[in-house]
Amino acid sequence: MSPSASRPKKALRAPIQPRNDEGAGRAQLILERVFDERVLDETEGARPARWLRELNPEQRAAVLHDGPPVVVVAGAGSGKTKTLTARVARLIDDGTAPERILLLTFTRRAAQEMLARAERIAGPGATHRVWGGTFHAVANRLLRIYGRALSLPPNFTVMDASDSADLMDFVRGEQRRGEGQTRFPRKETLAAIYSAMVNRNEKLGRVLDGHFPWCAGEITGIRAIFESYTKRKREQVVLDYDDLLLYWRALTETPQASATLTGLFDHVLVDEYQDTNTLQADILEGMHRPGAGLMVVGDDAQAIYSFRAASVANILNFSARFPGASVLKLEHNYRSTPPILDASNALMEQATRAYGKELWSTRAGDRRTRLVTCLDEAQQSDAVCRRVLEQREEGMPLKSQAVLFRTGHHSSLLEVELARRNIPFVKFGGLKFMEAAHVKDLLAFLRILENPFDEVCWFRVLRLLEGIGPASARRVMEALGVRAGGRPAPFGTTPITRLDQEQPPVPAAARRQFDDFCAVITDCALGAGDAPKPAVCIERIGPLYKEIVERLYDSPDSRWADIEQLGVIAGGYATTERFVSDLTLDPPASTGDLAGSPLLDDDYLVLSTIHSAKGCEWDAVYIIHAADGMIPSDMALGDEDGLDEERRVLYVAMTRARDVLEIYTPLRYYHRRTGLDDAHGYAQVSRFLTQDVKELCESVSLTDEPADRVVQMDGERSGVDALLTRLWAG
DNA sequence: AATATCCGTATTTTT
DNA sequence: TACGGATATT
Repeated sequence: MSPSASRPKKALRAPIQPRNDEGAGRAQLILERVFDERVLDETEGARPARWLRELNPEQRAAVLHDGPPVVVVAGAGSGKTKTLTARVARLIDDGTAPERILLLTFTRRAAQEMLARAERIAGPGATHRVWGGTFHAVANRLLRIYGRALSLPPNFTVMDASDSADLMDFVRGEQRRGEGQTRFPRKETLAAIYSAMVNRNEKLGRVLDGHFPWCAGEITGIRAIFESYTKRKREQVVLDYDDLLLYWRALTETPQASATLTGLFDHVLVDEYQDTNTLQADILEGMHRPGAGLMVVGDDAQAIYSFRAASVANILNFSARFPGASVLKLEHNYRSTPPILDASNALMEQATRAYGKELWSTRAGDRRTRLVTCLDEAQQSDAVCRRVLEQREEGMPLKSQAVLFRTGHHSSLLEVELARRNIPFVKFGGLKFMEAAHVKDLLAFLRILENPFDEVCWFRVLRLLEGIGPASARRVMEALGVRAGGRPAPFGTTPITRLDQEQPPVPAAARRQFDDFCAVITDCALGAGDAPKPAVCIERIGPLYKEIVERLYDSPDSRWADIEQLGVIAGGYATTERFVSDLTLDPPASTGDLAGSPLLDDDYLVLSTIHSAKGCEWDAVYIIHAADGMIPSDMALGDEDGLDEERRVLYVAMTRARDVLEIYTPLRYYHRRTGLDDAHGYAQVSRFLTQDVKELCESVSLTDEPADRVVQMDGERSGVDALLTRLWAG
């Protein structure tokens, strides 16, 4: 904020720097000497820790800050993570008990990485007892301990977004909505409306008008479904993602629990604060005890989760919510070269920023961002592959290169091309492993064991059995008393014990497999001691489920391989409860997570959605599909806010790059790839790449290079081949 | 009542 | 694409 004398803004942004880093290196030395003196001055006799010396004055201020709540506005690549980890280490070093520190992050992975780094500073085992994780994961943990204050039993189960959509659907079927003439919102839409309503803390009518206007006419039916949905959840002792936060907030508002909660932590730290919503801000306020430490870190220019009701207002209005809060800024970018940063800054010039800040770099490097226009997607894939290999030849491992894109499927043709050229890669984001039908099936089996009153799981599992459809499934559930709710059934029986006693009615055709099913379930539930291990359960369910997979799904082999993989993962868990809740709160993030480690030993290229790339950095970054309609997504063209967010998405992508940044735009898109025709449309270069931005970049066009014609044909053919392969490989 | 088949359609981003 | 939903068949 205050312009410091040592800030070498203009001087070091000179376009041409010696490649050997000499100039920047010397400046760094001088700066470090300044820090050294300050460490010695301010800590008065205390040993100047080595890690403190590596921080710049602003970072140090954040690390050493004591007193009122503070918001750290940290630009991209400004050492945000470094600062947070150093602060955790410093707090522990100063005598704060680790278990009295709460570190809230955006993903569980981020928490683990940060704590591992803090441990390297603070010493082995020091960070082990720190509370770290996402809001949702921490809520899960707290509610299992203190939930009783809200009469929430500790053995509740958590359901993910698609589970709640399934429950919506179950209720909708029961109420016979959608059978009339007017079309009624589908289950995903219902779940989305519900979630938006909760996270924005807005009335149903307002949410419908504002975000789902085409559903506004069905408000009565929607309300009825929500009512029943909520009731069902309560009866079954199931919490959805939103409930985790709602209950946590409620807990902070409960007189007897409130004091306990605010007394739990001496220091709360929150990462990626720009992507939290008002509900989460409420929670933070509810957890805050006057005098205790609170630090939130974020960058309003990187807010890209408003679709999840995240609100930039949280970070912008931090001082309003926590009066007396101070604001610190980190504006020195250590990541990117000046040309990359200049282009990124130019992009953000288009938006009005509330926390005015200008990032500056002291890195060496004069390579301009390349803006590449391609004929079509095939040429784009081909060009990216070649550049990746070229960089590798120059000594940049695949691992430090990444291809980024707006949506999960934007990489599909590239994946084909990479496979064809034997370039190994790992893809983050857009992976829907947990969404796959067979994975959900197996989890439903396990969750019945965990919570025998879970209607959605029973409904799902029963219908898998041969000869049982919706009608029979509902009848069986009736007979077992699944609907009895969370109330203890007479004589401690559950639907599972009754499975053995009641002989529920099923059609003759279903008899055999239903009996198998009963045997397996009772075996898992009763025959394996108190807490059946998840791996054991999966093994027992195996034969029955294999039969089901082979009957019901295509490509049963690859699906079965997934199930076996799940069995391996389950081997690491002692209880089914832990396994299931871990999987719903922290699903595997990449294809690599699933395949286990063998792939990770190798060098591999990273493919990632821009959202999943948040917080990461690479030497070389290739952004593909930078065409209007992709970035910005044409879903977001409606309003100004949506457009602003899309711009920030591109900004996040650009600022991931250290040395090399290339942005690709295919100009021609084929609509129907299955047909023999070549119906196509023409795209425009993304509207965000304005003249101002272009002037700071090097523009390249591959559209009329005759030499590339051959290569492009090659690329196109490979796309066709992939298509054919898919046809006969099933 | 369950299952097979066909057709149309919509499709971000994630805890 | 792949999935959901509607219709036809067993």
